[in-house]
Parts: sequence; structure tokens; C-alpha cells
Amino acid sequence: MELLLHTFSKHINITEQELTVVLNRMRKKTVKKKQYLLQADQVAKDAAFVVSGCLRSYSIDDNGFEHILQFAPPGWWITDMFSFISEQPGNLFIDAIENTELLLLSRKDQLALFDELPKLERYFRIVTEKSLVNSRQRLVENLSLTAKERYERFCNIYPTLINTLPQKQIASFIGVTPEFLSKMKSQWLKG
Amino acid sequence: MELLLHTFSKHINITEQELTVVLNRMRKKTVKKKQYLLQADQVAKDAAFVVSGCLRSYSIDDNGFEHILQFAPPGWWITDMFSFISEQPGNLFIDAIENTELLLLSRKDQLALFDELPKLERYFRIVTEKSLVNSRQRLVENLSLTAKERYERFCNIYPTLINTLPQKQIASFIGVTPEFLSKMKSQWLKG
DNA sequence: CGCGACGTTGATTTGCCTCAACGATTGTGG
DNA sequence: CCACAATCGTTGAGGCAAATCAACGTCGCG
Repeated sequence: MELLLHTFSKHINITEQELTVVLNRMRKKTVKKKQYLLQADQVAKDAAFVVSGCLRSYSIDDNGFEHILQFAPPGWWITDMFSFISEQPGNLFIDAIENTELLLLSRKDQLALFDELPKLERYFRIVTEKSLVNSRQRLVENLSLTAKERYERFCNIYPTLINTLPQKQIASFIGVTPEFLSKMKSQWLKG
Repeated sequence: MELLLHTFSKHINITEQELTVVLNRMRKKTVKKKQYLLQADQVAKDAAFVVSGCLRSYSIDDNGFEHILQFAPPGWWITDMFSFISEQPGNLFIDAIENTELLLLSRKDQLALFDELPKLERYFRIVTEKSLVNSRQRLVENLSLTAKERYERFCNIYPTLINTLPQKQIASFIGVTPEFLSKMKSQWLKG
């Protein structure tokens, strides 16, 4: 798989043979638009690598509101990390924004690969470090920026998603109601 | 160092010899109460392991407000992860809440140890995974819980810190002003 | 066509912030 | 050991950003 090779190669050197070893542990899967890859109270047995399409992960709070944690366009990994590493039921939903092709890697196979192929443990160590930086950054921004500033940041970071995504989901990601995002945008055109 | 051994042992098996290899790469340091270990615009060359005392990491926004990301009591690691892995100037401050003893490990030495001692890369892979889970969880809670609920969560998670820490810092951690936290607590006694 | 999800707009409410004043506590130098 | 400043916590009045609730137009889709 071209994209997987390319994605690994950003952080480690990997041969075709080694890639084959990894691919032998992965399973193809497709998820159609609006269908679930994972629901709360399930155990996330797999991490998913997105080949084409797009997924999102989110939680649903006690009032029924969705809070989107992550979008996963092609070349990204996504899972419920808590559930994946603890092997306990999680509280995240993952579903498809568009028809999506995936490669799945179970935690068991991942850990086996870490022993067989230490490079791969290095790869995931690096990817996890970067995800942590990202998550902490977002936390800071949610604490220190206004809704308008968070929207601008979103537009800069995901310029491609803006026109694709229902506005509702952008609102959920930046942490405001859809109504308020709509009002911000209309004031935008005046100012 | 007893505590370091104990902390590693939670996630990996490590011999005394291997511990010595690690310790040879680490440097002792003490930071007195209210003194900085790191300031914004500096490069975080080191990750710090807290032996005794307590550190905190935080950012300061454009309006001069502090937002605390993490407390690090004994047995915890702390650094500006962005700066540490990218070797660029960061935007976090780290200072001591109490007089604190540390063991420092530079990124360079850490990476060297990953090659010498793959176990250690595994250890940090696991610790980083857990930190990521933690950070994501906190993000969800900031988006979905009220200030009162976040304070209750804080009390449950850090019962020891509540009486030690200035209220101002608890407020900063849960994302409200000190005044508002004070008002919540007084209403608490009535309801 | 007709239904259901989405986006818009307006009136109203509210959670939390801002600013200001005032004790209480801490710590520091004389 | 005290005087004083500095920081912290408390309380109150008022303000604002964003939520809530509700009504309505629109679009994609079965």
C-alpha cells in the first residue's frame, strides 16, 4: 500500500519487506458514510489507518451533545486510545464522514509487531508524541482563545475540510453551538 | 534511585545494570519554590523526572492569564513536549510549587538510550500513550462539563493537592477565574 | 413530492468574567 | 519580634460571550 509506506517513511526508514510484514497483520475494511466503526461501551480492538475517505471520533455528553475530538483524513491513524491500550470499553464513537477505506491493526498484532520490528515501535512512539503535542495545544487554545479565534485557527489548520464538512461538525469541533457559529459567520461578512 | 526504578517497573522489567545505564545519562538538579525550570521562548532540552517536591507547566495567553496544563508530583515526568521533540523554542513555563529535586534527561541522551536500550523506548511509548489518553479526556471534559463539575472532578483526581495548592492555581487548572471558584465554593456550603 | 437534517435569524437567558473594594494570610527586612 | 508590603481569598455590582428556545427557509434524498 503506497500511502502506508509513505506515511511510515516520514518518521522511519522501512524496507518493502518490512512493510509486507506489517501489512500481513492488517485487515482491509470499508465503512460507508454515516456508519460506525466504533461505538461507546465497545472495546476498541483496532487502530485504523485511513486510506481514503474520512473518519471522525467524538464523545456524546449527558445532554446528548457531540464533542468531536479528531478528524482522520487519508494518511491518519484513529482509534479510541483509552480503550485500545486498556482493553476496556471506551466512551468514544467513530464514524465515517464519507465512504472510507481502512487498514485495521489490532492491539495484539501491534504489540507483536513491536517485538518483531522495533522500528515500528519507534514509529508509533513518534506519532503518539506528536498527537500529545497536538492535544495539549488544543487544550490551551480552548482555554485561552475566543470562539472567533478558534474558528480562524480551524480554517487555517483544515482549509480543505471547511467546504466539505457540515457546519454543525465544525461547531462541535471548536466547541460552540451551530447557531452561534452561524451568527459569527454572518457578522464576519459585515465587519 | 529508588523512585525511578519503581516508576520504570510499572511498565517494563528493568535490571539494576540497565537502570545504571540510564542514570549515567541523567543529571541531578534542584529547583527552589517559585523558580523556573523552563520559560517560554526557550528550547526544552530536557525532560524532568520529579524525585521530590512538585512542578507545574502552564502557558500564558495574550491577556496575561496562566493556563496550567499539568502538575508533576514525585514519580512524574514533565517537559514542554513540543519544544522537546522539535528542538524549537516553546511557549510553556515550568516552575516549582515547592522545593523540588529532579533528574534531567536531554532529548539527545534519550534518543541515544532508545538505541542502546529498546526497553526504554517501550517505556516512553507507553507513558506517552497514557498522557495522550489523559489529555484527550481533559479536552472532552472542558467541552462538556460545567465549571462546578470540573471542580468536583479535580477534587476526585487530586485529593492530595487540594489543601496544598493555592486556590488560584486550581482555578487556572479547571479553567475559571479565582473569583468565580471562590463563589462556587461558598454556594457549595449553602446547597 | 414530502420528509428530515441542516442553516439562519431573533428574543431571551445564563454562566462566567470584569472591576473594585476589603479582610486574611504570608513572608520579609529592619 | 514587629511593621509593612505583597499576595491571596472573599464578596458585590454590573457586563458580555455564548447558550437556549423557537420559528422559518432550504436543500438533498428516498
